Amino acid sequence: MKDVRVRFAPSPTGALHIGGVRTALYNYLLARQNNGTMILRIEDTDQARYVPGAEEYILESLKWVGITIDEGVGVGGPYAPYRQSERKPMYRQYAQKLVDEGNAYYAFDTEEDLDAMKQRLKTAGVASPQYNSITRMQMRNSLTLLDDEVKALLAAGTPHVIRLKVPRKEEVRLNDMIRGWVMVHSSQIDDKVLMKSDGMPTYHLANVVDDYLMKISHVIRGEEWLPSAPLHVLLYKYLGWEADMPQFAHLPLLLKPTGDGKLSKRDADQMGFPIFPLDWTDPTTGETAIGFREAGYLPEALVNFLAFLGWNPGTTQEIFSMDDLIKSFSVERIGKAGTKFDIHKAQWFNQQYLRAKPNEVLADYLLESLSREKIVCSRAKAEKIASVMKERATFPKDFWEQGKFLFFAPATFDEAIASKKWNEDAVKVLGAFKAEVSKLTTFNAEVAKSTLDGVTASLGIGTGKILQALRLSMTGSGAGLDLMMIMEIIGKDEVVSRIDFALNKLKVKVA
RNA sequence: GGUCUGUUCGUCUAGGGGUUAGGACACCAGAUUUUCAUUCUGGUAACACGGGUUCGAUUCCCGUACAGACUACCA
Repeated sequence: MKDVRVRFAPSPTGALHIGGVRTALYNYLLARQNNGTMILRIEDTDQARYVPGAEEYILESLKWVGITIDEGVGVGGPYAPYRQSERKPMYRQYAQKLVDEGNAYYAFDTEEDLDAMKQRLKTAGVASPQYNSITRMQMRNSLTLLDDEVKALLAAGTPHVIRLKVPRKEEVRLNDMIRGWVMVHSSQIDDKVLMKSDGMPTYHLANVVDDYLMKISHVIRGEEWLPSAPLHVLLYKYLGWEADMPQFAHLPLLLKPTGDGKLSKRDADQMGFPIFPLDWTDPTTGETAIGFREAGYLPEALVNFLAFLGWNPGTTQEIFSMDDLIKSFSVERIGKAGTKFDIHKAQWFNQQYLRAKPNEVLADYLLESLSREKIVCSRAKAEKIASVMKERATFPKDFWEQGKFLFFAPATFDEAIASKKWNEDAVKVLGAFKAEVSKLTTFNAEVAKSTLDGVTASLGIGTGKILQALRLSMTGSGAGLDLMMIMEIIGKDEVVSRIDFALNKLKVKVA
């Protein structure tokens, strides 16, 4: 088997879509598994769509998820440059070769000419007008013009493109690793532009030329490329590179979570989940989008989640580190059908990975939030909080957001809980409990429990009946972590003062 | 419209000519926790439809429906 060399080849036209991250991941896994080479090539042949900062964004995104590049933009390599705009001079000769050998031709048609042609065909009843083996004979190109005319036009620097001369009748077939044999009749392919009038190649030419020159062994890309894959096969053939043609694998698309269609930024905005790996601000529109990183997703979790969108190991194992994925991945086990994007599953993975972190790391998350809020907290205390909260957290920010009451006494109380659980028994118990607690010299969860039990026993009231009321006085709501642990963490004095406050604030409602 | 691709629980999927069609997420219920959550146990829930081939089809073939992608001098 020849050396595995794969490439991820995004266009710097904006933030990297999450589907692109998955494509990069699959390429990366195949490369690592086979001791191959992962290449990053930037396909920036469309100057009009170039967005400043997009390339840096792509680089940073890949770095964040843990995809390392062996060769390409940012790292260099034997086939540099890896930015297509910088490779511009290399493409012309291949287009020229195609022209010289009769497989491509110059076309001088203006935009108006093309519009007129399409219009004419439409009125003649042709559903989808194409520049193809039939219509090209009515257009202004080197097939219809006299040689001298063509020479003169070229010499005069007349704007022109180079088009592929697609054969009239030919079955073009390719063996896709995921879909098997795909056959398309050449009459369905139009004479695609290979070189644009600005001297830049189109995707089709640049892609094939670069893949050949960079000795790419496998092309793993999105399914949206499947319809043009036969065209690429044709190019390999005419360029004489058939023997070196890479293996193709067209990945199923990532779909909207509900309904149908390709996953888009709109869906993400509407449903409140990220679709880009990192925060992104569009430099021209100023539009912003939240990233998985900033939303609190761990890169390991995102990678695991993404890997399972379209691929599975065939076992019941679900938690896979990058190394596990490298060992288990196989293109053969990639599915064919489009995949709906379910953020719940991503959250579940995140939770799994978060829980597996050592308490010190979890404490760091909390400490980080606290320092942003300018709250002082000892490392020991933070670790204690982290250890008791880890089972309920999905994101690093949860330690702070769900644990705020450990640092701030409640100012208001949940109405629903108050009306249900705040009764005379509760008031009686809390009053007595408060008095007992203030007398204590040592205070922790265990002492709190025994003290409370003592109070309820002497009053003849079931402890369970008043627990929610006590919780309400501590947190302001009916939720939170273990109540005794809450009291231990906030300490004796705070317990007393919170009960005091609740007693005062909620007293009226009892009567 | 045309071309290409696809279709197993709500979602991600396993499976494959004879299975009680398996797992995970989500959801629901019970147990535990005299509190919240966790955890545990259980439950609801799927082979798009119609023809063939076959003793037998969810699995193979053909149609239909539905969905998606593509149909630019964008990638």
